[in-house]
Amino acid sequence: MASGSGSLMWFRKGLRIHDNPALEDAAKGTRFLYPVFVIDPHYMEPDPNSFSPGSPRAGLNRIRFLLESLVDLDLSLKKLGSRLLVLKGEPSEVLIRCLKEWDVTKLCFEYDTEPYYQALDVKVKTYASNAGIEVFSPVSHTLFNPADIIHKNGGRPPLTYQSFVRLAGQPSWASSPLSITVSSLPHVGDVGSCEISEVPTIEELGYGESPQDGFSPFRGGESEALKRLRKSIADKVWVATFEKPKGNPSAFLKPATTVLSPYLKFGCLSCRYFYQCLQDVYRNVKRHTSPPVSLVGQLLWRDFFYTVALGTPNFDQMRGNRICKQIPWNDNDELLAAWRDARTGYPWIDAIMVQLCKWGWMHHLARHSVACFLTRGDLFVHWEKGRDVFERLLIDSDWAINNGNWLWLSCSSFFYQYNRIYSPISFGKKYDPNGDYIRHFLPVLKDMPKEYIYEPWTAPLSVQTKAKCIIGRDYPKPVVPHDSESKECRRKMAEAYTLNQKLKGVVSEEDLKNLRRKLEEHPEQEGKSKRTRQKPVG
DNA sequence: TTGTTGTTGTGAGT
DNA sequence: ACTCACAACAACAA
Repeated sequence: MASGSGSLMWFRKGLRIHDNPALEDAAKGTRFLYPVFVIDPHYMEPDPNSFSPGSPRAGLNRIRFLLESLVDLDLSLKKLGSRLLVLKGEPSEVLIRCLKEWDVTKLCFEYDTEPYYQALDVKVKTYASNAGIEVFSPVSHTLFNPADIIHKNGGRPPLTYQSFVRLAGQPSWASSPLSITVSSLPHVGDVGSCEISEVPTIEELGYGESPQDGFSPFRGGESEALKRLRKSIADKVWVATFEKPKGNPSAFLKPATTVLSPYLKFGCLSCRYFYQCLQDVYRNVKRHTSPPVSLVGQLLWRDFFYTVALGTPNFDQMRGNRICKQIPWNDNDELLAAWRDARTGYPWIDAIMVQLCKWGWMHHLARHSVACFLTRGDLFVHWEKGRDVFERLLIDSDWAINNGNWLWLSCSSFFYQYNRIYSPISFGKKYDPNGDYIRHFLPVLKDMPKEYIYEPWTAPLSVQTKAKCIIGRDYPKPVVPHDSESKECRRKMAEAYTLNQKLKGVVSEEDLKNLRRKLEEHPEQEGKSKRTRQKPVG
């Protein structure tokens, strides 16, 4: 390489030093290295019109998590003789300006399957190749290359976990050592007239003082990720016996899972390094659980959703999505708002939504409970609406996985047993009969006796008075009656499935409109349901 | 065409 | 802890 030339390492996800092939390649045989992160105002700057504090796209918790991750990355780079160059603006414009301004012959960044990056990367790659700049964009965010798996399957993604696992086999790097440490990095070259800043604080981005109790207990960054990883894998018995469906969704003092998802999302933790650490544990124990329920199984689920998402046009919507059942969801903004703002009147559901809002994280089964409740279980609201709320508020929200799970839970794809509905009352009770989880996240109910805490509207007024929580005043009545509404949802799902089957999945807007009309013209027959309808809260 | 399988339901009964 | 009825789906393999 000619002297005076440099490489540009463009960080997006993959906010780490360990197992970072793009960074490794960028640093190799170059005199100068420009480690860049571009702050996209659309992702980072305050939007006063959103329903929660944050930008148009991200809630404040995730923005803060990202900033912490960037500070940690900058610190690590500084220890290696470099630093993070933070720039602001539309990412492709900023990147192209840098490439023009700086003496750069190579551009490195981690390959990304999300539509947003696919579109962005085309722009940047086109410029680079016209300018004679070499581009290196390795796959390191997933265990496998999703495109390879789709190719192996004849151009279409596998649609079941088992077929995915069969096709995937062992990762190519499974038994070769990953590059975990970096001893030093080339200096940063002259940055010319490009406006470089330090990692901004949340205040510098324009966010005012935030309520202390609204802050997620999870700190961002690679250092934190590795600390958390070590702590998780130190308990070999726990790792070896881990079974996802058996976790306790109401455990919040000590969550029942690793809570490594936000670190995997931003790439603070390499999924490949995590995988190898787990294999090390498995080698040293007599027996261990296996996919799909084991911890390695969870990483495979992640790759599964990435693969289906890449190979499915319009994966994030119902219309035009060939794997998605067409269902005549309600367009009821009041029900949606009640769910989103934790005032459905079902304490188990509302406590989970409070945890989502405050922590940006909740247990997998808790996510199931509220997603089922919003869609096919009770409210029959469109899964895309719930997806949007999760996408904004979760610190680990991941485009492929979030959409995949909403498709799953709404019985739109992957999973179809719409009769299996999580009860907003008994599901939580099974794990937490005393209601400690509810008491913690909904303090208004903290003195409600455990006999009534999952169904406070059934408590006698004297009990409500004593608990200093009058239902309908201090805490809402149920927004819909679960017994009758869940039956109604089952009926609608059955009708919708029949229609999808009849039309072989090709369901037009008109067909859905007709079905909506039919469902309303022939409501639940009188006397079919033994329950009397509770009056909804008005 | 048929049988098997699918990470994670509820409520009642043993 | 396990079983069953509930009412029953799609994907895949044979």
